Amino acid sequence: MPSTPPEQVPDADAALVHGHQPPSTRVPLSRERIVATAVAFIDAHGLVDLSMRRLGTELGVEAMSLYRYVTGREELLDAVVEHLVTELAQDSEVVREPTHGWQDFTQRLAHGIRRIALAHPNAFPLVASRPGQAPWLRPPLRSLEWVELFLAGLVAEGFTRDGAVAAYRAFTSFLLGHLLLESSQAGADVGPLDVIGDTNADSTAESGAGQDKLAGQHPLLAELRPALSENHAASEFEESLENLLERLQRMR
Amino acid sequence: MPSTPPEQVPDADAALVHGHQPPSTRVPLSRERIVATAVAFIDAHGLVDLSMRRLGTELGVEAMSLYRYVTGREELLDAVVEHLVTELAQDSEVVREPTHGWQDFTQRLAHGIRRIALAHPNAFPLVASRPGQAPWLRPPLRSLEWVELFLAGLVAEGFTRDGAVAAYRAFTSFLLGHLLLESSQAGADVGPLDVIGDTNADSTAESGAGQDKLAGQHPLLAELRPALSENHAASEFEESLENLLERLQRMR
DNA sequence: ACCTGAACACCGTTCAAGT
DNA sequence: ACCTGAACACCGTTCAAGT
Repeated sequence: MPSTPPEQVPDADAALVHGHQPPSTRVPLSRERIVATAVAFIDAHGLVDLSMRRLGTELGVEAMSLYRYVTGREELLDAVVEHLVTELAQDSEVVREPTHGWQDFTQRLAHGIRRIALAHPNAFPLVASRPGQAPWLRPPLRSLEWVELFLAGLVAEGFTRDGAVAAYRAFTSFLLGHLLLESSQAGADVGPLDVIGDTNADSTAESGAGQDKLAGQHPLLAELRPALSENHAASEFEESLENLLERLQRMR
Repeated sequence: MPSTPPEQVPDADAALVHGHQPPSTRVPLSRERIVATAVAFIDAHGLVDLSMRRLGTELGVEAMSLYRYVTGREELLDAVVEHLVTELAQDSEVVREPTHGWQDFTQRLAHGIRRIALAHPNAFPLVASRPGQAPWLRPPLRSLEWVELFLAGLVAEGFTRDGAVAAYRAFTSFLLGHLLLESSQAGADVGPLDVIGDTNADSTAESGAGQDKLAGQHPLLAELRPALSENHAASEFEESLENLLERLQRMR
């Protein structure tokens, strides 16, 4: 391996970028680029497959280079979580103040977080499971900023301080339960591999002896299996959110 | 290292066990013993520290021996989840049939699962995050048997079949949100290390410049921090469960 | 039948060295 | 200033070999 400088691309790219430059594969590393690539990698291949070494090659660099920008794998994962939460601020449907009432405010926030969960089903479990900076910074609303906005919004709308805190707790646990279930359902095809394949295999292999055994020992399950397999996540989310808002109304 | 047979213990133990035997450290491996030890290890040291090699030495055996009983690390973790769910059946407060009404039945089940989560805060996230055998086997109620019992119980109490399915969905997402938050709060002292230490460090270091910055940028957060830090998990669980039962009542 | 030694491919992370 | 090579300690997993 001669130690040539990084290979130049045919010019086409470089011309588009600027006058002339090292190729786009050679844009310097940065913490932001590393984290964004990590998110994309998790989206594409699942959390399990993400290693410092693979992320390095994904960036056209040796793994050791990453340590200039993140202190280690753990911190990288924390940065991934932060990156995801940051998407909230870029969501134009989400509003930072309850200009149309606290219900509208809360609903927009909930939907914004749901969009993040569904956009990154393989990464969302990180938002749920990473230990937070403080026990009162509860997933999935994990940033100081958004917790402040949430509490301030409710207080501005007439909630007592204790009421706002109680609402924060109810809101987070509602979101966590729903979105974790929904995102795991959405992301099941990539994490442990071949779950999609199994589902199809089921409908052939299982309809043989497997389905019979299910029917024997778990008759109701066998009967309700089609109903259980239907996906009503969206409407359930709306209904539960509605119910939550009624509860919060009572806390006000 | 002479290839002597496994060392005998001083007799005291062996005498208690049977007449005379290889020492208790030499009881043969078994899948059950491996899984139980894995659960204990996770409880004690956290999931991250569990490796096949460490689990081996914990059992007084080389890591390779484990592969006679589990096909790999992934399957071991699945077995851990199964082991935890099995504890439900041994909980004498939990009842398999709604002999005192469906509310009592559902409540006992919820409390039983909560006890498991609180007994194994470091392992419970596995119950939440491991991909299930089927998408309709939702965490944290992950066994065919308990889902069957739940559905059958509600149907026996007058729920329509679709009502029972809807109740199952609402029940699982309620439990998941609450228990994941509660167990992560309970288990924060062991997973990533020194979170307990940080909490104390906070109250000294943070009350300096850190607290001021918090107060400046996030005034409400700074003010409500004590309220947010209080732990009302138990009463919130009861209240939310109560609310859930009312919702289920309406589904009936 | 049950366990192990040796080996393989892969990790995360460090540090001195290269450009 | 930024990246890399080499090295270390540790993984999961396999397979032929030991008892």
